[in-house]
Amino acid sequence: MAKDKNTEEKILSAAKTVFQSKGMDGARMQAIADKAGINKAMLHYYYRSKQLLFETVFKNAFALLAPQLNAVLNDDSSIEDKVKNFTSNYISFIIKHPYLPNFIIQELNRNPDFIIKLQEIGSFPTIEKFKKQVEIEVSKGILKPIKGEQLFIHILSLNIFPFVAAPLIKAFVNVDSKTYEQMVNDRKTEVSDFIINSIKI
Amino acid sequence: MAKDKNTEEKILSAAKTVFQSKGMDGARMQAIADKAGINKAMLHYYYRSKQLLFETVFKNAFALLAPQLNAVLNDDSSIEDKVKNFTSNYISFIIKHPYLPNFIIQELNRNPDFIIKLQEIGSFPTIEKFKKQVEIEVSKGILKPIKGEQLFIHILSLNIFPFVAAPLIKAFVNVDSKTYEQMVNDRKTEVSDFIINSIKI
DNA sequence: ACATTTGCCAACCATCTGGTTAAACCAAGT
DNA sequence: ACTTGGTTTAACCAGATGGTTGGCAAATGT
Repeated sequence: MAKDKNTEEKILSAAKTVFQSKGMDGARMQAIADKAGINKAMLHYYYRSKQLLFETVFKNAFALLAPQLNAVLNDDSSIEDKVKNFTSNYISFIIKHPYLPNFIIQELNRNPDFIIKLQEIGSFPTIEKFKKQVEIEVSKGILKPIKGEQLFIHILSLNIFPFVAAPLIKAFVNVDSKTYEQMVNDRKTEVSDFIINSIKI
Repeated sequence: MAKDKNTEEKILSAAKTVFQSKGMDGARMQAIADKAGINKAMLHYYYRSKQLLFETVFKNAFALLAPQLNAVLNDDSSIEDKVKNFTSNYISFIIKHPYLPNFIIQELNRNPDFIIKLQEIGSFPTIEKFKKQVEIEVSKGILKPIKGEQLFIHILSLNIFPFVAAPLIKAFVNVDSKTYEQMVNDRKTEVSDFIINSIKI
């Protein structure tokens, strides 16, 4: 671990790695301590319990993702531009943080009440504005009839799933990791073209 | 637990429930024994270890999913019909087994080598035939240019992701569970229309 | 009728795991 | 030099956890 970091940061960085690859249940406090290069007691000195350390890591992870979504949902560009920008930006972002989406989805399934804690923080993405915008563009004849919620789910699915299910898809499509990375990278344009093709009049 | 079942089946059924909701790491042998209404020692009597019991559950789960995929990939209908049938059938299927996709994806991420054991079993889905069929339909002018692999990932993503990420999407879209179920049900036609719209000339 | 196998259980065991403690260390202030 | 405060460590603890054992009772075979 980097020596210029202070202990608290070293712990958080190590915890992030361990929690994101093993999950809450699979993570071991000793593994985090080892990775941080410190004594196990230090974990409890800085973050009282495994649960609290985990929550810190989880909230940090979510705080990294939320702005990406808010950008699509709340800026003033057209739906077409939003789809294009989001798809490209989001895939670039996840390539840099490949464990993120799976971590969040998995832990939210393990404990669905956790989402309430996230909503309290503020800047939690909502789709109200996006829904209205879709309605308007549909009524103007820019888009084919579609509900905002369903389009939103389409966009999320097409962008996130290939990361979450990477091992499975890799096996089905029968390609090695490098080829798969290339395929995912191609999706920056592939996905937005696919969506635009479907909804634009 | 049902009394007409023999012990071995009771264990497997209980293990399925516990493993699918808690995952390998979160599952407790005692919890499985309790749910099966038997002694913990019986688990080891019938399935030597937690690992082996888990593998049995996992393979059973996968064996339930694989035929659904093979149907799309290897029958002789047009791509358009395949998309329509798969989307409708698959969503109906998952509504009955909501934990399945998340379970498989999660455990495969935990241990990617596991996929090798699945491939050995046979009837492991491959996309070769599907790819060729897409190529042919594209060259015939039935479909807009698209690669089979990417279309395949689109289809899987749109169908599976809403189940895997249910707690997250529910929060974003801000609907209760019942409304969300309705939305997912609507996707039986919503998704296939969306795909067909995009690829058909 | 007797022996053997099979299914089952209560109690037990070794190890692991999150968490605690008491003492040591160390830099800054006086 | 001495105190003070935060920081770090080795050793320890209680409870949980996967797995084992020895014995018992009901089938099953002979």
